Amino acid sequence: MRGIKTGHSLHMATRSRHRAVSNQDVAALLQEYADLLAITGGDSFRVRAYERAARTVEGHGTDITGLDAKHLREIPGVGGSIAEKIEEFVRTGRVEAVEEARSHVPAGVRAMTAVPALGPRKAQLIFEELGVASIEDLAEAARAHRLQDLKGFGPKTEENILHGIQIMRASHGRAPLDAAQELAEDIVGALSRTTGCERCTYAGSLRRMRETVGDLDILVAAGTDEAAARASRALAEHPYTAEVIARGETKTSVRTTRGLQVDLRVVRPDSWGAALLYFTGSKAHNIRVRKVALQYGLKLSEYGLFDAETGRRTGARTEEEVYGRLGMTWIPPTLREDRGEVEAAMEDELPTLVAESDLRGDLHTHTDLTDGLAPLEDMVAAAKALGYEYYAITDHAPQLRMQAMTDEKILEQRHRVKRLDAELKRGGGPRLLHGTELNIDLYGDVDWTGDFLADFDLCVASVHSHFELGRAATTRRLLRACENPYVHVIGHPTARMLGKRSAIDADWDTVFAACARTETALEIDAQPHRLDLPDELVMRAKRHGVKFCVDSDAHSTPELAHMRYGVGTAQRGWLTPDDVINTWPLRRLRAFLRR
DNA sequence: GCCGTTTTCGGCCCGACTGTTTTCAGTCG
Repeated sequence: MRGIKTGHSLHMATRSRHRAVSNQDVAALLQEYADLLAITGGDSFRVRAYERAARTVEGHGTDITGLDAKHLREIPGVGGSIAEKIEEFVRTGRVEAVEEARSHVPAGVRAMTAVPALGPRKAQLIFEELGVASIEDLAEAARAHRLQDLKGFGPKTEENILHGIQIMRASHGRAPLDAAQELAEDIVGALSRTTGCERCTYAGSLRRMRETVGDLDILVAAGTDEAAARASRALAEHPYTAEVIARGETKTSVRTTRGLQVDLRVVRPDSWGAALLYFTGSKAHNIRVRKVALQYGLKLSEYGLFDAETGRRTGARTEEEVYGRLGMTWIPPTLREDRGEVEAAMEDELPTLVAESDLRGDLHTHTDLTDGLAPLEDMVAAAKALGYEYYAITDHAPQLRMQAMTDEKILEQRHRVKRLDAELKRGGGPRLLHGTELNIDLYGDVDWTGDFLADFDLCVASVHSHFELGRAATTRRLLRACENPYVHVIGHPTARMLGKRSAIDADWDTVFAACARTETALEIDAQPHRLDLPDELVMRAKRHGVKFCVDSDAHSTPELAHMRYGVGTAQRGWLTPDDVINTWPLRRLRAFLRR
């Protein structure tokens, strides 16, 4: 797993005023410097050194921004030069060397390297030869066939670049869930602390846990105009605010330094429930609920619930009150997409959704034996802190050559896992499962033979290459993996990367039927750039009777917390705890794995 | 730029794939 470039992170380090920085901010700055060096044709080993440092800083379990140079250098990949730059960044909010590099490369050129199929070398050539310095101009140049004339370019390259731009635009301007969530919590915290703010929360697609977030909707309940003004000012003056787009009495809109738009609405406490419902959406859900209101002779708007004839206000202080007045039980935000939730709520037949607290363990994680950042012991300690009852270590298998796994290395790891498990059994903590993440090859076969696989507690198998085989071949390939008796879970089944790579094309109903028949669980990979299976496919698979497994796919200790996004996706797929094998007690899980 | 020595330089994960070439550069995982 590599850090993916997103348009979103491009703006991370260009904040206009100095504020306390986080590990992520430092990582983004180092990654930006690596990109800039790559574009200007710097030494590739130097580029890699900055990339590596960015990755270890981001995956570091504790805050590094207070450390001095001596302690910074204890972080793998951070030496004297990078430690100095981190110190400079924490102290002053900028780094001279990065500013210098920025002056040579327009921001748009760096953004161009986020286009799949377009790397730093080609982006630089396009900029130098054609003066193209934005994704818009790049698309136009490709459509006008002006790229073909450049050395090393041909019609196919041009086509691939156009396709890459299309994939990016599919998530146009939308932020990944984790970045949106962190920003939202930061802003909600700041606004909640203003005097007279009675309630504050985020709404919109983030509250519904959609896979990406277009803009943040923040809602405040304030009893007086003065309190409303204070909340509005707090947003306008928030350290992440780069530009105030609009500022009125009830609505304030800003653009953050990260490029995301934030809309604040201030309402009176007695219309909180109606407003929260309205600003949570989705639009389709709201339309459906308003129709139900009309049947009751009521009118629902963001300002409250009113008698349609007299216009008299009726209870709307909470969402429960509003749904209740309309003959419904409260509908969890993750279901509000008009996919049958309104009808189910009227019949009191909403599912009891799986919650983060239902999870007893994580079944797909990595260590530094392959591409993870933390040693086995650190990952297990972090899992213990999360209160898990069980925890699987599933490092990559030999087919992914870059990970350099061998039979000896994984057997030696198994030995360590067993020893550690014995200690945990005595001292308390999660029971450990030794597993692996196998690679599903072109034909649906995996890394090891049955003899070898039989000794793992758990085998996840995933697609990591050959994404364009066509539907028939891809379907056959997945079926073969399902039918392998040693494969328990299909990892990130569509192999999509949000804003980066489309899902592989398969006849999913056939695959799901095979999963149900062979008792192969489907993973919901909680990495914010994956969220795979996607929610619509989760719903479809559930109808086939498939079981699921919500995993962090963590490559570092902080990533274990990504689980919440996987749970959001599971909820959007209407899953109950019983549908998810890692909510099961260990005994039941082991029986499933041994079947 | 980092790191670990064969300890202050020389190697750095490395192979597959693609599209462009006519032997290779760029991109990706």
